[in-house]
Amino acid sequence: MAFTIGELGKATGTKVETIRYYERIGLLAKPERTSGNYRSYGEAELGRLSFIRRARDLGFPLDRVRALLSLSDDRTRDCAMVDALARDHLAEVERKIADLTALRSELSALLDSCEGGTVGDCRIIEALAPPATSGETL
Amino acid sequence: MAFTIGELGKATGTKVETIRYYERIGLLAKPERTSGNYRSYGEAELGRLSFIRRARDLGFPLDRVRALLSLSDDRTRDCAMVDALARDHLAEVERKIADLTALRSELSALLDSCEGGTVGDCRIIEALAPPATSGETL
DNA sequence: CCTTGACCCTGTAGTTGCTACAGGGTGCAT
DNA sequence: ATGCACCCTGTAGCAACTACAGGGTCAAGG
Repeated sequence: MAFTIGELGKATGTKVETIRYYERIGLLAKPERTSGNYRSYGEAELGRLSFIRRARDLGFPLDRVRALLSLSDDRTRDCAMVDALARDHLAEVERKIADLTALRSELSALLDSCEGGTVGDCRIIEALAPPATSGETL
Repeated sequence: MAFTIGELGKATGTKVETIRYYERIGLLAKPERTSGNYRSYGEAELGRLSFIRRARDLGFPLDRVRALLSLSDDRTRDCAMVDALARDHLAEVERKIADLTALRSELSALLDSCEGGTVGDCRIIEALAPPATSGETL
């Protein structure tokens, strides 16, 4: 029932360095130590780290993970705050998808326009190069 | 015909610090200096920085921008390399879109399942919490 | 008993692409 | 001559890790 840091890492799919990092930034509490100064974890830490990893997998940044953790500690509180956090995050994900989708069409249009030949004729380079106005007004 | 760093920044939508940063990492050459030690840029630098900014806007990371720049310098070369860079980048963008789209459905499923009430009943927290292996309280 | 090898420890520096000071100098207008 | 906007260098900070360096610990095999 007591794990080393390596075991905890394996159990949660987290690198050892990352666990130590989470401890350093206060996301995980400082664990007990063995006589040989090894960190020793129990079920509670396993749960907490799993929670963190899942939230991270869902793309929540660490400060929101922190917020979710502290919300989840007070089970009597109204879950509207949790909902708001998740909703905000969803909105951000949607914004990113929209940005990337626009990017994708630009990129594929660029790629479609490329007909081989030399770099001198390359439409991709041309599209990146500045508008060829030599007497530019600044 | 000669710009200060601030003018160059305005013309390309780049912050002054960013221009100096590009110079530091060798993406832009060290420019001439005025008698007062101010950087002095010409059309060539304006063009190069515009190129960089457009590539960045399309999401190319700096090392690929660097590659694109050096490819664009040799106009006689076959543009297949340019094409490959753009294609790789497009693939990456598509991968990110796919990841984010999967994320979005997970998140919105999570949000749909939330029916208010307290954090103790919250499906979002529940979904993040570890699979209740034994009699665990988190 | 001793050594080997896998693991653990701390602390620091690197990654990407900027951004933000601090503490000073320059250039132009008033 | 004084104010103000701009410029200079150098360094440190952001997210979220990752990767050492240089050591300690522990169980197993010879």
